[in-house]
Amino acid sequence: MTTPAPRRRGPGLLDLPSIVDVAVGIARTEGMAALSMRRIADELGRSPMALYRHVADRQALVLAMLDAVAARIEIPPRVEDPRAEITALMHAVHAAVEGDPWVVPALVQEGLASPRIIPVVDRIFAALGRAGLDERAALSGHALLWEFAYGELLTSHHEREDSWNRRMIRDSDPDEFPAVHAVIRAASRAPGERPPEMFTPHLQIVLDGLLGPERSP
Amino acid sequence: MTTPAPRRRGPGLLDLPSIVDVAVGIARTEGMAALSMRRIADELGRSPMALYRHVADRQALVLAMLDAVAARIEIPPRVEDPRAEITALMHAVHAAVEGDPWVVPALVQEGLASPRIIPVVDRIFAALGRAGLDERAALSGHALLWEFAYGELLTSHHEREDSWNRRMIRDSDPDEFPAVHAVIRAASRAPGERPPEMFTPHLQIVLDGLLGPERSP
DNA sequence: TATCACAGTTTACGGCGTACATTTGGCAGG
DNA sequence: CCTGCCAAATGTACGCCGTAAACTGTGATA
Repeated sequence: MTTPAPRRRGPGLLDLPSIVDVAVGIARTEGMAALSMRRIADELGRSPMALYRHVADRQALVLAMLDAVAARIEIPPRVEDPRAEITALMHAVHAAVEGDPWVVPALVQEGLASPRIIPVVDRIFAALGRAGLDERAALSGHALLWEFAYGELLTSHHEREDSWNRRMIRDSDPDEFPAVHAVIRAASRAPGERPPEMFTPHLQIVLDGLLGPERSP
Repeated sequence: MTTPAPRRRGPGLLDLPSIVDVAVGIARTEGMAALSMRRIADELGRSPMALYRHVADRQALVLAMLDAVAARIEIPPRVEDPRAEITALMHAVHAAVEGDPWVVPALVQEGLASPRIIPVVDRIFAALGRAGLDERAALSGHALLWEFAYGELLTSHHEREDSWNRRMIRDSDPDEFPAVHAVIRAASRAPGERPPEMFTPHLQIVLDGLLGPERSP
């Protein structure tokens, strides 16, 4: 009654992690739309149906991909100050997800299901409590933090190339919409210039609203 | 050289608005995954290829659907106070989208492209300026507002039924994650009870962070 | 040596978006 | 009234997709 030893057809045995690895690679470089069971199987040198030994169906695979991303979260050391604590936690989540824009469509389809984020949630709740929020306010504030994280991810995903702003300035009449043109012109970037990082300052603004503005020392 | 009169095969002439109408109906009741060219054609009593007379391809159709939603935004009368102005505008957007959860996956796939929101954007920029933000801060704040709106839409979309929280409380160890359990238990709702509306209070929190906390009168 | 369990393959089905070629039917010009 | 035109709509077909079902080969065990 030993565990059955490997039997191979292709170069090595198939297993879930390697399938997820390949899937994440495809999604990262070519987007979620290019991800198909057949494509993954090709990449692994197997027949498409081979994947189904290790994964129930496509949805389960996507959940496993999201779980793999969640596993990358490096949980930061605990600090007492609520604002610093939440900032560190949110940055850890953000860092795990950054560079994988496919997470957005995947999350939309499947929802956030990985239990791996429970430790993060627990510490956010605790920090909100320390900051003086009661349970209902903590739940609400916690939801707001995730709403912000989702939204930032989604818009930064879209902002990639053909920015929004550019189309807007082209399409609209400066006389009719002067504020748009004033702002866009003032903030326009040289071509090729990186868009400014928004996550950090925006998180601070949300925390200002949630915890009260930061005291200046 | 008069305009050619209608010629019909089915009950009436096909045009873009009626196609979009049917598509939105399907997406609303059965979700974006159930939306297919063939399905729409069925509903209209036409052959699938008939749609391509009026719409370039599926992506163009989705963009037209999003544009139809944007057209529903009822732009509110202008008010001087920036906070009230932004609140009214964001609520108008929110109201237009509420009840159409398919907008989330559609937006994720296609991005926000409709020029119909330009008037809203213009007035948000103007209000942020009135509140004392310079152009760069206005652009950033504006982005934050949309991030929040997207995120709220996305999470409320998911929150529909099998809430997150329930799974979380089941899956996690109360001793290991006490804050989670304390918060969830304190905020648990009776079965069937509506989840509380989050948009309004969360928007106010974001505005607190963005404009400074509301003064008490 | 015979049997079994299991990894992987083959084949097939129904549904998708849509390219391409064809038919239809109402109107304008004769 | 007839005729020819042409936009609207159709029919057919192709290459994708996810995956159900049946089959095959192989190493371990009895």
